[in-house]
Amino acid sequence: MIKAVRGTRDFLPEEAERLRFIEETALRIFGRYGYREIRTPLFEKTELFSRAVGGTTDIVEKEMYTFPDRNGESLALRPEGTAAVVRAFLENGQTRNLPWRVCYRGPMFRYERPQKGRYRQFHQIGCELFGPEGPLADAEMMAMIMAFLEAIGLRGRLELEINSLGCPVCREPYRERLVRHLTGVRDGLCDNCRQRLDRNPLRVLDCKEPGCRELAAAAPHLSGQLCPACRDHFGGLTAHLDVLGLRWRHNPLMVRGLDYYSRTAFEVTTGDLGAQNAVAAGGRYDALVAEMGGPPTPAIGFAAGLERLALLLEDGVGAAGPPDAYLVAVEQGVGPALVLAESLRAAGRTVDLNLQGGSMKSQMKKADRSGAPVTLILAGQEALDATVTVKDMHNGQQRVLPRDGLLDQLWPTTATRPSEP
RNA sequence: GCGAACGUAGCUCAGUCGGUAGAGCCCCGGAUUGUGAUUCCGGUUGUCGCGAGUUCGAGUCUCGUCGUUCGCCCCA
Repeated sequence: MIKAVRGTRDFLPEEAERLRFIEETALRIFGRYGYREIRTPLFEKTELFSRAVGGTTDIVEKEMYTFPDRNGESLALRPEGTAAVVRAFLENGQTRNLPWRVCYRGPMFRYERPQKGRYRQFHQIGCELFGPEGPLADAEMMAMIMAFLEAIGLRGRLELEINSLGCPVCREPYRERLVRHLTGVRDGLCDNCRQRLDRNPLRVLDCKEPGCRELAAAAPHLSGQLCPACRDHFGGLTAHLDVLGLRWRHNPLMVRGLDYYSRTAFEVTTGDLGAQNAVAAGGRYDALVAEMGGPPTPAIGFAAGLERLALLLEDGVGAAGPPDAYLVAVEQGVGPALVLAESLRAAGRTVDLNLQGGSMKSQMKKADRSGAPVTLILAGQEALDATVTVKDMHNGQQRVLPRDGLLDQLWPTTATRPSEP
């Protein structure tokens, strides 16, 4: 039997509905802030990602699904969403249409070791905002994310962590200073961090080895070395968050994995997902648009992982409810039942028509399991006199009604609205 | 890429010292006429992940492999 590829999975209806609930809630909330959906291709030229995400990041170095196109050009399945949005922003001439707010959703692909909440094809929903430079944009985005998480019922279990990664003006001097400091204690670092020291020293800061953590805590933090502009930006952000009453925590050791981040970085974390503690993360990438060949344009964005959010939701959240009615059809009632089902559906009702046949008894069992509040029975007698037997599944009472006008009898139009208008 | 645990019915699991595979749930049928849930009766369900090896004999022991989970790494 052929199985799904490692790290990929099926979402059966209950789970697919949960993802849809999360996505639709997100799009609704984001829409209130002016974000509109953008759809970009699932694959791009490999070079787009290696330039935007950073050639020395793990994502680009060892996690991308790359393949040669038939003409020999190297393509890659997208490992994240921002690069393509920046590309689309430039390619479609939106640089003078600021602020430009877009959100995206869909699958991303990374060749990683699968774990709970971590897949090779996973799904993100995220937003990108181009133009605004000040911390007001940062604060608004975080408020929006928290409003979204509130709307899906998760806010109380999550924490907002923020940090500033500085800008080119202050990061380079800091980087040198950090390298000097860490080189002095090099022997105390783990093997991994000794390599990081040369390649990406900032990452030593969020190593989980106890020894490294101690040394990292004692090392100079960027937050103390920020240039005045970055310090003001970060101070402005925290002030705005306080005005909003949002709980936040400054994590001076937080480092983002992608090269393009600058100044504000943030994560929404949970303690309920083992090693995969981030459910949403993002930050400012003020230099990226220019690096990609566009006019200097500050920008900020984030992405949330749908699988991780879905894991945190209670069972049944977002799942479709039972049908409005179950239709049992036997003998001569089958034809009229099909017609009746269609007319009820045309009026917006969800109707589960028994297609398998079987005895009245077995059909009633199916009706019970469907969860429908009423069962409609159409057999020989009802077929003859243009009626239908209506059974209330909660109290077992039933009555015989004419099929003509059944809709108004069962669901008076003023009392309830169809579940699917 | 590294380390560890686990893979038995659709699901959750048991399976002793190596001796031809089990429970509960689910599902299906029945308990007189065309009526669900509760109850009772009956029934179906297996490549013991896959492949080698040891053995008279392997679900059980050994090796390999694939997958899942946990940790590392990284990240949403």
